[in-house]
Amino acid sequence: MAATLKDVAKLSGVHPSTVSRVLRNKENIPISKETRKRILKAVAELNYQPDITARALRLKKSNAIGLIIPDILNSFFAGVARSIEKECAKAGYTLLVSETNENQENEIRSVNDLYSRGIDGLIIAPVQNTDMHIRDLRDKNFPFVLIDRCFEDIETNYVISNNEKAAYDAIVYLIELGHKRIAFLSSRREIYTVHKRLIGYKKAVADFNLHEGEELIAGTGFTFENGFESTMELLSLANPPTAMLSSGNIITIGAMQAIMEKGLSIPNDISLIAFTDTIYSPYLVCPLTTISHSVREIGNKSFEILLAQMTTENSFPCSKIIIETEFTIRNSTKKYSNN
Amino acid sequence: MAATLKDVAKLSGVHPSTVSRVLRNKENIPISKETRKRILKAVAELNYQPDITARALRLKKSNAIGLIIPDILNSFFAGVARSIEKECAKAGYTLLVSETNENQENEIRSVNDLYSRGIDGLIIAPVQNTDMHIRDLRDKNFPFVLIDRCFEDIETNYVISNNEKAAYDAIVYLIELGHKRIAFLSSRREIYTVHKRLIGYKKAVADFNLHEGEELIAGTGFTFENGFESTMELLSLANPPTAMLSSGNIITIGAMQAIMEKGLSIPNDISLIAFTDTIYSPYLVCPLTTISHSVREIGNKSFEILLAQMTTENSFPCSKIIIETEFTIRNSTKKYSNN
DNA sequence: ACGATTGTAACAAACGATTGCATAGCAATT
DNA sequence: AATTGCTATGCAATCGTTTGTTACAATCGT
Repeated sequence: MAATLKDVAKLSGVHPSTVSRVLRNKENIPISKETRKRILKAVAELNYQPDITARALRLKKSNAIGLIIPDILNSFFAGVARSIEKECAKAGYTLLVSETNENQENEIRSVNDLYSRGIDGLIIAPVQNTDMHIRDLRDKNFPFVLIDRCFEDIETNYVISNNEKAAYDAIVYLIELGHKRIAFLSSRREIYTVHKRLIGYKKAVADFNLHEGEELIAGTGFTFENGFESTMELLSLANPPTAMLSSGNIITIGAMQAIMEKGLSIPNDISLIAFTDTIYSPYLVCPLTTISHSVREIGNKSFEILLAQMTTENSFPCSKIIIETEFTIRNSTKKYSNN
Repeated sequence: MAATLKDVAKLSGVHPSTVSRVLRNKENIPISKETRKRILKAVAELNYQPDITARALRLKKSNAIGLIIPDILNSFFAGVARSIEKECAKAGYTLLVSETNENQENEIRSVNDLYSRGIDGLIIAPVQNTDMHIRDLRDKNFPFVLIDRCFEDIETNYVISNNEKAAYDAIVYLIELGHKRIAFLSSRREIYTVHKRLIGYKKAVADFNLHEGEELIAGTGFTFENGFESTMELLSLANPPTAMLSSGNIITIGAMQAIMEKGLSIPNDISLIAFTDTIYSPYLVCPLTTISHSVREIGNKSFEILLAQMTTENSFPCSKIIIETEFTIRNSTKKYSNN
């Protein structure tokens, strides 16, 4: 249907290869002004657009990279997607975004599909149930970088946040406010971020000799319902927490619902700190004290690393970037008062 | 690097075409059990994955469709993306998502790029500054469907919401609550949804003989700042509105900020209805009365139409789907009291 | 026993773009 | 005048798959 090189060649009375050379603007191969003009005219006339599929096949380079994220409705990932998209546009790459919905099979399918579509590189925030497909990419020496979550026992490029420190500091902040029973609202613990936050939490709890055991740790999923139910459990304890650190955007909303249904108030009855900041955080029933990741920095850095990986022959040592988080104090945290 | 058909053929001692036939599982072409087994073994051994680029070139069919949305951080579009992704997975298609950031040039680039990457169809929520690229697609008889926004003077498939009625009903609701000065917080008016909502607003205002003129209509952009500043203007009027309909997610947040800074309260000083519902709507400072679109229905319908368009030869009349919205009353709207 | 049929698999062309090599024409150098 | 060198273009192979056509057996029917 669409015009091909051959069509342009025929119309301008030259060989397809000549057309290709004109369009690719090869320096070292000379073409007469006449011919060039004639060809350009034919190109315009036919509205010729090169077939990227064919070019990619020939060149083994598609000028496209893939981005695989678990949850497009999570504004953290959406924000990362946007910032990577911007970088791509600047560098002349096309970004193909794929969502896995936190489902491992979807992720594997996406990786395979994007890979065999000939993308030049991949940025991926993995679901982390399995890692074989990641090892595969690595074994193939395919350029990719992990974001937000990495595997501790695979040597890869990654750009992550300092979740352990962020959680630790948040808990210390709550302790300084006088809280002694501080809960951790978790989600799937296989996920690196959650894992690290939990470590930070536990460390702070231990360092300051608060409670023992895991009574105040709840939650295994990332949905609204998970957040709601786990918070309900926590609030129903004989000795409920007076403060809480939530490890996810959506579960935080579930937690708020649970707190409301229990007839409690933030921050009067319970203080709340949440991963991660969103545009809505300042405007919630109770403006949330949050820990935020620099979405822009994660996007820029990961693209930069990927680009380097794609354009150099020799595989250099992996880049491992840890980005500091920011702590924003709003109204959801308050001094503990035993009244 | 990766194994090709040729490699598999060599390893199993047959011709590449035979391998291809085995893998494509052609019914009408007979292959001995022996050979098939041998080939399958070689395929497994080499971990052969077909090159989708090459296949697409040969077949002129890529089993991928594109989705172009203006704003990935807007949960409406993110939700649509998710539901389309799910449909795609079911139907064996890959979804390539591209974001334009409400920028017309980005959109045109995305359309061209995806098109020449050989996608089989396209779903697009257009920016609507220009429409030539859309006409182009149509002239090429390329399968595509518009979502959320359509062009009134181009005959295309589309799936949109009944924005005019939604706005009309919302205003009537406010009127029934006793409000007489009702503002419309707009964004870019070229956008079909905004355009239609404005029509609904104006119609209701006229039908009930409220105020005249455009004094209570403000706003031309879709950012937080746009919402903030336009609301500031509205609230600074000599005779400010007592109720407001906001035409967008993000500008609503800006509006809330403005209202707060003016020291006013929702709904005591001003009632607020917002397009569109989000997961955060019920948990905001003041839980918002909202108009919501059925993200799932828009996704499903648009994919269904696209699929039909892609799989039938004869181009049938365009599908024009208008989906009704839902109205959710929360706390941000209240009877007008002149105290 | 011989041509016709059937089962199997190879051959080769094609999709569209790219590029190393070949070549033809022409001017300049020795 | 012959060789060199340059400009400008054509030729053909290639990327990895797919598929219509052909080819070679073996088997069958008469």
